[in-house]
Amino acid sequence: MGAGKGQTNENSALTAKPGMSTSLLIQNIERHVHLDVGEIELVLSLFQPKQLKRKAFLLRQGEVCRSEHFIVKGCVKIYSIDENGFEHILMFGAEGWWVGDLFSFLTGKESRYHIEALEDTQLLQITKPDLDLLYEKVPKMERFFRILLQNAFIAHMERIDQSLSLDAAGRYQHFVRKYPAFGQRIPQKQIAAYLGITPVFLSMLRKKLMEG
Amino acid sequence: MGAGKGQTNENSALTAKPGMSTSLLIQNIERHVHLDVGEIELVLSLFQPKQLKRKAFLLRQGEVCRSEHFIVKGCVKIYSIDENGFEHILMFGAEGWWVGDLFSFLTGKESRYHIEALEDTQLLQITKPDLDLLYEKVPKMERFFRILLQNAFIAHMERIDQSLSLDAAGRYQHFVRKYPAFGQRIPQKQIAAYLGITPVFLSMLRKKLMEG
DNA sequence: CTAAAAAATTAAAGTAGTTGAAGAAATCAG
DNA sequence: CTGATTTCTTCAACTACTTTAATTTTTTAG
Repeated sequence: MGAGKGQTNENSALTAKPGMSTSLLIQNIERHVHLDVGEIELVLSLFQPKQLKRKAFLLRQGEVCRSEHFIVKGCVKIYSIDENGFEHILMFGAEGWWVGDLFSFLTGKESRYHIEALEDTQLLQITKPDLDLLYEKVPKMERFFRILLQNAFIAHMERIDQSLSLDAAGRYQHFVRKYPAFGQRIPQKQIAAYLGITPVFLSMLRKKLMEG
Repeated sequence: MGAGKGQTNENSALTAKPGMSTSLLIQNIERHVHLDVGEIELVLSLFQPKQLKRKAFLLRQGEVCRSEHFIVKGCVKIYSIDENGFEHILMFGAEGWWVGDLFSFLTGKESRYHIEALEDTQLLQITKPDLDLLYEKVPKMERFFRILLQNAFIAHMERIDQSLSLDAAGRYQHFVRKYPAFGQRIPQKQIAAYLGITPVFLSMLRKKLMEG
């Protein structure tokens, strides 16, 4: 999706029990729609686990995004690189979030984005044919993804509003308030690339905010 | 939705024949899902026509957004007003677009946005109870709105990417290329509020772009 | 644990975009 | 059609943010 998560705030502190990952997925889905046992089995059969080492790519600019991905553990960034080689981060994703490039996934066209692991990351992924199959067999999943998209859309609308309304200091403060975990977990350089400012300026801002 | 449109580029030049407005809605829906006669009737029965004079409000900051709206004719802006009284335009909508504040519509909470007509505007609107009823009776509509949301989400993702990647001149050029009709139709002041710059600076940019 | 690499800090000079103010042009309501 | 209002343009002074570059601190890989 490149989309965001179901609803809750931080599903951290997972130990690596087997079955753990799949149950996190089911929990995430059941936040919005109820599944019976058969449906759960079908869902689980259609998602494939995948591991990413830190700095490994889930998707590169120019490739087609063939799956949607649910993050079980770890953290990724979705970003573009402009003609001057600068990175611009569209979103981060951590435990419980869905990531991908929906445009490329749906149209089969080349993606403009990279998706890269910021930490060692475990995912569950579903291909487009399998997702279409899932929509057919379990129409409730159509509703689930509609709700997911609604939430993602709302979050992006908020972000656009902020990029228009707030200066860099305001955007930074909002970010750390909204995602306190990311504030710790993610290098400042990346946060700057998300906020649309230079790391140098972010460093200055933080100093001012500490003092003042 | 605050969402965007089905797919096409500009459904302009509508004359005001009766039935015209509803058929535009059905056309818009049938771009993505097929409806039979009974379903069309149900859809039509659930949407209420509404007229807005130029400068009239469809929604005000602080109100709850009780309907989603399909624009048949005319043009609106969705915007917030910051603590200094400045307007920030999240999106424009014209013929064939869906507008609303999805967050407020779904949660029942107060909206942070105003929606105001830039021209005399005709809409078709559906309330939340009626939309839920429609999802029940015509599950295909669940799919239709999922697709609509996907497109809207993708468009917003692109806009975020641009706000990070491009300077004001680049954003302006992209805007006029992507929405040539709006370039004509909408006052520069409003375009500036959409791009996140002052009207003064936009005027300077346009001059430079004409010359150079 | 250690060397090497990446990230964060600081400072000074430069640039993209803002502010305020004033006049010209376009649009609107009656 | 006309006066009133809103929008657009231009200019000069100003501010938020960038750039470059040097130094320090933190993180990483082996």
